[in-house]
Amino acid sequence: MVRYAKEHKQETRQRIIATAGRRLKRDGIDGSGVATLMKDAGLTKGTFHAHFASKDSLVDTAIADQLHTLHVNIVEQAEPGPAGLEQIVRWYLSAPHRDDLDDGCPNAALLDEIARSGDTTRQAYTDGVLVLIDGLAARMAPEDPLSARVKALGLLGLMAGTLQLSRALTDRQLSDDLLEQGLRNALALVDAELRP
Amino acid sequence: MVRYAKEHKQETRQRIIATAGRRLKRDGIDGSGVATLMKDAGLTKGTFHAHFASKDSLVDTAIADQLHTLHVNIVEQAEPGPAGLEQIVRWYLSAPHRDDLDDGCPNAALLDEIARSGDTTRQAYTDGVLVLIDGLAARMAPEDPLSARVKALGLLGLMAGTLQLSRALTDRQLSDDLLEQGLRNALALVDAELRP
DNA sequence: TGTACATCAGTGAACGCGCGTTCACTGATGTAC
DNA sequence: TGTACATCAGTGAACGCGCGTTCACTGATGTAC
Repeated sequence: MVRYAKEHKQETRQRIIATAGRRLKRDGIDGSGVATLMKDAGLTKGTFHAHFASKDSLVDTAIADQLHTLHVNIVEQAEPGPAGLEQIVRWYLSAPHRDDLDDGCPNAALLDEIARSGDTTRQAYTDGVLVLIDGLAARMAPEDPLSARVKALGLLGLMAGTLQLSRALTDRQLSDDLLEQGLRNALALVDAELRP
Repeated sequence: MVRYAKEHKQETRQRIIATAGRRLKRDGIDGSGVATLMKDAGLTKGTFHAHFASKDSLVDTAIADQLHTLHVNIVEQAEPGPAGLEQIVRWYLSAPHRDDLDDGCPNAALLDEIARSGDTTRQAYTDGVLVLIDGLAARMAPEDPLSARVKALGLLGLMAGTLQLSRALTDRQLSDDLLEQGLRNALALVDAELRP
């Protein structure tokens, strides 16, 4: 019955999703062609529609995967409670993160393009980002998850916008100074939450 | 010597730049074709290269123009001092601004795509945004323009990222709540500056 | 054990289409005499 | 005043190219007998 290992196609699909996530963050959604996305996974574009119904479908899946990966690798790896929140903020608003689009946060890389996208993409994004957000919220005010969720969204907006701005500026010194300022702003926000 | 009114071509060029700014904010840089950009200005694509050397050249010019327009129409129109800064923040983090890409801030609409762009686009952006930033900085700490500039950049990063996030979420209630939270965060930042 | 067959992930050529760019041209206007 | 000419913003067809998508096929693998 089984000619390839039964996980083979699943593994290929997962590889396409992972490499597509990196490419999308580097070149944008409109800037990444199906041929390039498949080549990144070591395949030809002819195979694409055996795995995904359309480019939109892959984009939705890759965005969800990127948010999930960020949640698992960064948010869940951080210490519990406020100390972990500070770890996450310090990783986010750092020069290494600014200079590494591929392994960075999909919000900073793609948020305005996602905001322009259709309902299905924005829904996939919303579902994924809320998992991430709840991981942050649990470190802010675990006793009040609903208001903590909104506060965590505010923190993410601050961090993503600041990182984008630091990437857009051509003046390196100013970009570095902005990251420091953003870090102060984000930590002040976190501290204000923790000492009411 | 003059067959058309001597300002005619300049006026056409300016019209292209203004309509292109709106289209770019709505559909993105990669998402806006030259034919569409010219049609928005009431012209055919054949005329395009009589006005601009390349699409990149128009994009750079339109981004600079958008930042200049924002500076003239919003920042300079606000009251002087801290009161004006609060006006600007309240305009920025509002539902009407979230729901109006065309007349909105180019940072919120295009920042991650600009960050991915080449040196000339990022330079045009940096030059334009610093004028805007200095208008904000003058309302924060006029006696210390250098540190005020960095603080104003931090404020812009917070506002742009929060607006993008509020546009990407499919949950309208959550999006509204986020705008309110962003407003509290931005005003807290401004207040902290003004009462040291 | 050996041969014919079925499965199916992946290939590569082709589809129509829109991209950015080029260019011979049109036609309204103002100048020259 | 009237006619021939020069100017030049804008037109529209065409260029090669890459886009997302389709499809007849290849060839490695496992099954059947």
